[in-house]
Amino acid sequence: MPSWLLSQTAAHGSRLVAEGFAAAGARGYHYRLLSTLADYGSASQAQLGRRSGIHLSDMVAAINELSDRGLVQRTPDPTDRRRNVISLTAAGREHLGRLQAHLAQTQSALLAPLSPAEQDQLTGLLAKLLDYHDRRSGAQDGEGRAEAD
Amino acid sequence: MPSWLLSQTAAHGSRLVAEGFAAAGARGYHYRLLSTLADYGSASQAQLGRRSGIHLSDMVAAINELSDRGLVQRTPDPTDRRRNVISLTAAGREHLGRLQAHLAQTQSALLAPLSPAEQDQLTGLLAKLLDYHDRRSGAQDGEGRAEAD
DNA sequence: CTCATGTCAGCAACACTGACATTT
DNA sequence: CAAATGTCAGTGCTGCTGACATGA
Repeated sequence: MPSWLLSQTAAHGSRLVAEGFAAAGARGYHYRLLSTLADYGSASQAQLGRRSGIHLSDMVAAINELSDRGLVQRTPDPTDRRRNVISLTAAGREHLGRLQAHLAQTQSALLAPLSPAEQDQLTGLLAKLLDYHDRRSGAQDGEGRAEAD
Repeated sequence: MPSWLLSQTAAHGSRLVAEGFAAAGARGYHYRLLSTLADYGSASQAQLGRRSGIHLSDMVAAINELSDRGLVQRTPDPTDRRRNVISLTAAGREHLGRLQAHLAQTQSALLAPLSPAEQDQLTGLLAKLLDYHDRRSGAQDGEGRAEAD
């Protein structure tokens, strides 16, 4: 059952990724936010949500956690008093580096049983699937698309 | 990022599967339990948990939901008074049939953008990955392995 | 005594809904 | 006025942990 294979392999992958992140005291949302900030620069929370695919209402807690640890900074936007501008700190950039290192290790652990050619096949097929389903469900983004995990 | 592709495609797949199930008033655990019962026959809750991969502590609620709707029957085991024997009812068997129909539809919707050859490639690669990771993490089952989703 | 079984309460991550006040 | 923004509370599914009583 393809959907079962997918969700099970994804579960293994997510477990590995989460373990790597947990070793650095982070979770998925943290990496996604840091990485989105590094890729696109400072932004309001709503903008960040659109770019990272994290729901606006989950943004508050995640950003609180990051700013409590000094990885990110929340400053009111003088232009628009509704908005907070979220920006990456130096510590945040360093932390992101550590998470990326963990992630890279995880990828090879995940794909270990496949030959390089097979790995390319797999990512190609998955990308094709993802592209197709992203187009037809939601995906009216208007901002771009961040990669994480 | 392979792990990202995996989790995203899996998320799309799970969403489709869940929608199909929801249309029949069920969720993943229900299908897994019904399908495990159909494949292996009546069993105690602990046994069912091992075969379906559902945690023992989640079994209670799931079986309550199924038995409230008359899809499954819980009878005390005369042999071992700790145990409940769970068995499929006629209504449960019918319901499983409906869920399987939904699932079949979902599979083709999920794999729609891939050619038949590509679909085989994908399932082959995923099966290889899953087999590898199942062996090295947990998987000391002793009972067999159920398929679902 | 030890182990298995069933039950119950609760948590963590992720994704999402609904409500609300404020500002544009 | 309508729309966007940030907050907060709460829900659902899946996968867990820990506690507990009972029976094998």
